[in-house]
Amino acid sequence: MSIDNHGQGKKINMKVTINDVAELSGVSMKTVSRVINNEASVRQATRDKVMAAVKELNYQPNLAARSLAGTKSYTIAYIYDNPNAYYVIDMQNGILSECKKQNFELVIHPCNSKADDIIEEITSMIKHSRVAGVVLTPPFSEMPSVTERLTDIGVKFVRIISGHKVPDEISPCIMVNDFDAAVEITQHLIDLGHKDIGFISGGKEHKSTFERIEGYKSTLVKNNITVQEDLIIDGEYSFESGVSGADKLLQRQNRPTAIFSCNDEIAAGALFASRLQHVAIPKELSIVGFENSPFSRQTWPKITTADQPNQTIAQNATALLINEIRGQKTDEICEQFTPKLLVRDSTAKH
Amino acid sequence: MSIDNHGQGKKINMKVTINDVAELSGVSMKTVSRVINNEASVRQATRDKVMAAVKELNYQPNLAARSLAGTKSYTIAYIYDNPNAYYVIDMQNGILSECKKQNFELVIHPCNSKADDIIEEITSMIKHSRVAGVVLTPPFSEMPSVTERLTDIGVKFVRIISGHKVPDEISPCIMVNDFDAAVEITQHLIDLGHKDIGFISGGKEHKSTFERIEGYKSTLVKNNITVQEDLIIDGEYSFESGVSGADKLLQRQNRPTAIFSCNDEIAAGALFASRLQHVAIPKELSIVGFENSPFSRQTWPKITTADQPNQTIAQNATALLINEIRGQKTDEICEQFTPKLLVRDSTAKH
DNA sequence: AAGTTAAATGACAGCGCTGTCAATTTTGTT
DNA sequence: AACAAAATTGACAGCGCTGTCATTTAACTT
Repeated sequence: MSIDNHGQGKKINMKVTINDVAELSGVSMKTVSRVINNEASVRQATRDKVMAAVKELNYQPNLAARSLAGTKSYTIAYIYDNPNAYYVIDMQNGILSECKKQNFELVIHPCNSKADDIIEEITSMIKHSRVAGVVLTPPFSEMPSVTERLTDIGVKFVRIISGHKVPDEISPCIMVNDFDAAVEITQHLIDLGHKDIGFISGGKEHKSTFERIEGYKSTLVKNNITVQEDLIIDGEYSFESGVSGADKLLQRQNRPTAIFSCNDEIAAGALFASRLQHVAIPKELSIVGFENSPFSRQTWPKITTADQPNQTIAQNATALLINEIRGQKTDEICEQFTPKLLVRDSTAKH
Repeated sequence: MSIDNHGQGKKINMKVTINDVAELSGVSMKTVSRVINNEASVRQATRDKVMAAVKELNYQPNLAARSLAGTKSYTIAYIYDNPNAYYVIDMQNGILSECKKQNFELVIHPCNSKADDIIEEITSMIKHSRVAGVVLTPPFSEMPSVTERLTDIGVKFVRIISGHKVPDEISPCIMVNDFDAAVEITQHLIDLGHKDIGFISGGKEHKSTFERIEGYKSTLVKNNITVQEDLIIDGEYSFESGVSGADKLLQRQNRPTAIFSCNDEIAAGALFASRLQHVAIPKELSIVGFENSPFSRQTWPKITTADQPNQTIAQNATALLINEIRGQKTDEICEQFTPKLLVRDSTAKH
């Protein structure tokens, strides 16, 4: 700053430093620093004064300087290996919006979770970029080799996992309550009069698959409907899997009247296979998906699904992670999200 | 460094600074800095000495310090606003791999290209993150307001655009030759015996739409087939658009025997609509897409398309951009990619 | 061989911020 | 009201690197 504007009264687009803010608000640089970083031990009145100056000058901290000077790091990483691009983008956008709010930087690191040296690769990336914390989604969030290494090198992390009870205390986590969501979906189908409900599962390497199956089964039981194991088809989280799974179910003499697909891609595949066999949706067969990904909207009819708010999940996960990095104690280090039934056009009364 | 390793002979995982390298190689820090940054005016012998020391110590420059001290920036940004998550992820991965190779950092910035203050938002992000250059994809690469602002504030950029001739000299660019690719696709259909070829277009805000239409039309003409304007349906780059476009085409008395869809989502929609109307693919109707996105593989039958190697495109674009930032003169600042026909199962002889 | 010019190298300050620790103010206690 | 303890704030050094500019060394010239 410190450049005169020739009385124009408008701010010149100049570099604003922490020092400018300190002078304007009449405190020391260090105090401004404290306010910026949300540290305790700053009187509310002081905080307000500083914030006002920050706003007036439109001050934005220099990330490089902060990172150089501090022992702390203000960088987090998002490690991903997921063929589902929609999921990754949603996550990324959610993480990014929290980072922006909290003045953190994000390093994104695409990689192959099945590579031999994945642990070393992650470690090296963390050292190089001075990463303070990592957002972990499946499959990484469910790999002990990853979480153990992160613990060893003292890097915080937050896990987004499928489940409905806190798994342990090693890190904050967000649980996606696939069980309850599956219960709601199954109950929806039962309420529509369906009794023979097929199930096409996701891959066995995903915990979500099991949670969703259990939700489905327990709801049948609760409604006094016998679980027919041969109505449960092993699958993968893919379109092709939906096609072949639905084919199997539709070839039976006693066709199910509804299909619970473990995600929207499977559901889209099931929808496709049904069309091929001239089975009218939803008249002759109801189909539900899971996730509310664009897949569920890019079909006709649009697919009834469970809305999983990935972007919000990612944002909250990031908030938990940053809290942890800052060493701020919070009551809850785990949060739970339950995807909500979203009724669209692929389900109907039987 | 400077921590004794108790004679183990192994390197401890310690912070190695430029000073360590300087001492080991017997030159000044500044000279090491010159070598690291590939500056001229360093004798080859000196350069070798330094490089040896760098290697021995496994030195990696501290990005924050470099950015703080220098006037130069080693950060580039990828600005995106694209509903097609697959495209974004491919781009991002390509950009990232070149960044890693060249020791640059990447800032990703999702935003809304139609927001009122988008220009100011981008400007502010660039200042804040000290961005040296930007990778621009459609629609940003085709927005003069964006390229002009970037020029004004002296930030380099590279554009990825649809076209087959160099548009201007304002920046390096990668052209995706949609015209020639559309020619190849259309010729493929003609070679299969098709004469009545429908066309479902993408959005009018995309230059690619026009390039693809022109390639289609000119190939018909070259083969002495009359262009029927009413076979060309205005659409958007979406599944729904494919459904409704195909519906229109299939309602005609003289149905086309093939449909050229402006991208794979449209093609998937057209495929779906055809199924609904019991039109067998590819027996009664051939359908082609464009882009080779996962959409084209998640259908049955799999869709014939044009393979657009987005990740490679992104990587080359990034290389051009970094060259430009480094001020290195290269003969060619523009490159061209022509998507290649990829014959799958949705096209057949008529 | 001495003088001139160009190339290569180094000394040092300082980028904008935070950690440390000391100084100051506020709060609580008797 | 006087003192102790706790909460708040500030002074200053220095993070690891690069820009500037002075200095040294090599490469030509005549």
